[in-house]
Amino acid sequence: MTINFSPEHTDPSASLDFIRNIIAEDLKANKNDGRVHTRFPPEPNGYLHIGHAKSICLNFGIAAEHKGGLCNLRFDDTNPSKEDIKYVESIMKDVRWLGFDWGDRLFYASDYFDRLYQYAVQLIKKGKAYVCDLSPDEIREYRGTLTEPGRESPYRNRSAEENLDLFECMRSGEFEDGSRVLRAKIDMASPNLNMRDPVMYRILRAEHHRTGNKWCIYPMYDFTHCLSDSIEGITHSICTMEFENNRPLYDWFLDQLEVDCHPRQIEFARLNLSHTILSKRKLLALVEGKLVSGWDDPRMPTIAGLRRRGYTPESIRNFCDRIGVAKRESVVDIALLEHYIREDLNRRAPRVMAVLRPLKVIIDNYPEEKVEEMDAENNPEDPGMGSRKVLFSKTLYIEQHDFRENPPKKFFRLSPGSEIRLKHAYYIKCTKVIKDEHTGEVIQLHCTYDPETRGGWSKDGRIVKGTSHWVSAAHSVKAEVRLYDHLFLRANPDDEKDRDFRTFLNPNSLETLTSCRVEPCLAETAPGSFYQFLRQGYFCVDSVDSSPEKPVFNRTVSLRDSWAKIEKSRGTEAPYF
RNA sequence: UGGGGCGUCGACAAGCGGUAAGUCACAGGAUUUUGGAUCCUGCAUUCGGAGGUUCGAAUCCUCCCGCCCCAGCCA
Repeated sequence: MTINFSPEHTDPSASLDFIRNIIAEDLKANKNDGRVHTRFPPEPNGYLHIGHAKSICLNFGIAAEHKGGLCNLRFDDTNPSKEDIKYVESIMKDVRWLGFDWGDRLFYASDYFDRLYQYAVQLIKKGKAYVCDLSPDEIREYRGTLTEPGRESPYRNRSAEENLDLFECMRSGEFEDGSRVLRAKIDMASPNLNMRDPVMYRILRAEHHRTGNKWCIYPMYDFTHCLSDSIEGITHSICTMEFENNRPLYDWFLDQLEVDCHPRQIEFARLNLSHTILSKRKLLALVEGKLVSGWDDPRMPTIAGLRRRGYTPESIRNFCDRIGVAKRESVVDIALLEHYIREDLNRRAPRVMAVLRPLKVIIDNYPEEKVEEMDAENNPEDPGMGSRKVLFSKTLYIEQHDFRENPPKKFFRLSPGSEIRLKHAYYIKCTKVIKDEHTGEVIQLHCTYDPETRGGWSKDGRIVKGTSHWVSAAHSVKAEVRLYDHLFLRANPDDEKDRDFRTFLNPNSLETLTSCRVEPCLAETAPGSFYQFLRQGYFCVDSVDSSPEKPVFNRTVSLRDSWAKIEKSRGTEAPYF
């Protein structure tokens, strides 16, 4: 296990969440021989997202916090019509990437199909299950409603012998898909609809990604899950709130079958994140509607998307630890996620200069052919990361936003006549502004530099308030930069019932900049490596589209920007050309 | 309208009868060769509402209000 324990889970004085509290009590009461064994049970029918990360961190985290604690990875693969091997592969990759290890405990519910069948037979023999010939529509009718009890199926009182025979025929393929089901015989009048003779097995001729065509009947979730947990010796079966109504059924199967291991199911509230959606169905709609480039589009809240966006496993784990675990429905502010990636990258990302929207600057009093090597520290937060050389010359690029012809109050950057520091280089003063005669756009600046300020210090103690990043025109390379922003404009895109969530998509969630100039060393970096582009944000090399010939960077998250905040509150932001 | 669950700062979230932790966000200030980072400071007389019990209630009781989940041969 490579995870770092967060302080709140290792500090005994810190408060535990209600699940860890329950487990601590169980341990104190000597339940389960002192064992703690959890599991993460995804269905391989889609990609994992940050909501799953919460569950993964919870389950694997709890196991890691206890001596001898274990967490299994188990695929809940009981519905071959929706599942696929490609999802099991992506899920394993994502769990591993998040930093968790299931050791040799990789399981599949399909591993238990034979045993499950035997359990079903046992139930039939006990008179607790029966084969029902009702059609799906009839079953629904017989189930009753929220306020009215259901009616018993006419097939409910078949003999055990007949049921055994019929069930065997179901298995051997003698009946059509959907023509019969095996049902638990519980209580058609139960106020909990899950207890109104739930279906245990359905006939479904679909090739299973692991068992092939061995089966034409497949067990349902409720029957499978509790028994899979029991077979694996799970002590605490942690799931989300919508399964709370299923708990009596979970317990019923285990009680009826008198199994040795009866795990305790505990439900917690699933994660909701502001400015995005965490529903497999809706995420799929974005992918299929080509509203994003795929499951790993850097705007997607999927693990694959976050990874491509530049999020680190550490930041996601810290986030999951911080949001807590409770039963109340909530929406976590995405700013909290952004806080954790900034915190992690601030510590670890090498600083580098990149000009996203270049504005040419000529230093008039700098010799034509001269090139100087300037020392630049790689990370002021970590001197151990060393320094590098950055080349300075007569023709440079600075950021368009670092110049303002008519500077507003408190604008510390370059403007006609003002002086700023070029990071790691010299002080420069703007002497002349060249504009496009038709558009009025500022296209070039003429400046002078002070040779006495090499490295960015002046001996006379004169203070410049602004420091800009820059790049030498001749000693920089072109790059594409993708600026990502929130996927949705609304904090909660589904809170308006009559408006489709897609109407709140942020039209500016992706802005592609193609004429950026970056330090030459950035052309040669490995996919996924991350940097802080000085004064702008954290960026990573795109793992799909970047190449040394055409480097592509994704903005993971911007730096906090108090000047932008001031401008925004004043409404005086400058336009980009 | 049956059953189950949940309501504590803008967002999360502790609190478990002794007088509202923490984090993010936000707002000030210090500092700064990133308007970054860092560091200080401020930010719920009040816990969905109303009653009640108690010397004392977010915590216990009663009633009310609001939100979520359940009528798949999905999980």
